Amino acid sequence: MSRLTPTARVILGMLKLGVRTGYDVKKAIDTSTRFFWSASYGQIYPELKRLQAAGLVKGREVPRGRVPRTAYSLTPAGERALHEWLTDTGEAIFEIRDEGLLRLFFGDVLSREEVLANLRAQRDFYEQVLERFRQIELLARTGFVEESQLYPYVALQYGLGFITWARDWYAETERRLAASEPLLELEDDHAPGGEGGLAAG
Amino acid sequence: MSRLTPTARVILGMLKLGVRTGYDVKKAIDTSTRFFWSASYGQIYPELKRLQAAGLVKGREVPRGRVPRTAYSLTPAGERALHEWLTDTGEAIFEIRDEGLLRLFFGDVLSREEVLANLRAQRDFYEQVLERFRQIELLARTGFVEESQLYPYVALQYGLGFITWARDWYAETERRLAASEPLLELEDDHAPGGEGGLAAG
DNA sequence: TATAGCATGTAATTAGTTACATGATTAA
DNA sequence: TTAATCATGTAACTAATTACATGCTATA
Repeated sequence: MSRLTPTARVILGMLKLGVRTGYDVKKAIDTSTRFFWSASYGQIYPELKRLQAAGLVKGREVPRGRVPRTAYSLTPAGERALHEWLTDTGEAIFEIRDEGLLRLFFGDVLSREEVLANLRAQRDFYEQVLERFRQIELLARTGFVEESQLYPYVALQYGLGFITWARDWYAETERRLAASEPLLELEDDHAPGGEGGLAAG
Repeated sequence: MSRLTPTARVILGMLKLGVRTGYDVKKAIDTSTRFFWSASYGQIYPELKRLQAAGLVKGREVPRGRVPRTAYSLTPAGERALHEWLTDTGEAIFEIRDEGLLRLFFGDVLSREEVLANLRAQRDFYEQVLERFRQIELLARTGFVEESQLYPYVALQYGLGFITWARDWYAETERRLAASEPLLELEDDHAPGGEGGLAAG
């Protein structure tokens, strides 16, 4: 049994959670996994067809008025494939593309003011993302979470925690550079705030 | 002037830091930006040729014995393009693909034991990455850092901080699930350790 | 009645990995 | 002398985005 493509993994999972149409899969992704697992229509629709051809999902025509529409659901084989993937603890994809961090990496090539501008831009970015996450959290608290839907909310907490950490790190780094304090403490831990810290067991 | 391709951005930066051959660009990436900006030979060599055709870099033949070898360096136009990119504070690429987090997201579909296994796998993963980062830090402290090469080390500190945060988050979440404590505290902050915390100004 | 949202899809393009192929040089 | 590293490259494939195209339905 060949491995699931990246996009197939979200799709099967979303179908399992009760999402039905390609359109709704896209919407569900955009309001939940988007920041760590995105997908576009150009992937989703063809992938649904491939999955159907492979026997992992089956589509049923459920037009709304005269608008054609296909509601997909998992076949027993699809359920198995999903469960197999979800319990496969070997080698998980973990990829990051962070242009702001790359710009910081090349900071030696820039003036102090230019680096400061980059740090500020990064902090602004995380500040805005944090705001969006808080909105989502409010919505989730009333909508998504209820009874059997706990883990999307747990993943959201991870996101909030990470974004908060990153924002604080940039704020602190910016502050130090602005105050001409050294950016590195060569033996301290790696916490941004300085007190308490994360590295402490 | 058309925008730089993603791979062109690291390449120009690395050339500016003194790296010369395609082979060395790859090596430099693998030992530094790899976790937030990677590239393969299949991208690097063709991209170097495109950059030369575009007049941003120039290659000089410097064979070692009878082994052909090309040493690249930035042209004035390349310097400008690099600086322009590094000081462009609008819209930076920020993408994450985190399969472990996606598995956690779909945790409602699994048994408690299966979720625990996933959490453990994640913690193990971050533990190992952390170990590697610490090795790199030791090397960097004696090698890379000196005088004009400060910021690669700053980026490394970011990496160490993030990995530490993530490891602690998974450890704490695992602990709670194992102890049947609630995974969510609906009004607390998002720190993993519970004490001090990151959200505190 | 107009606009926002529902719904599906494709073509062109861009980006990237993996596997393969080749062979010289240096250090153990 | 042999293994590791230096060094360059291409072909096939996989993955994904973006832009385009179409047209219905519900709601304000």
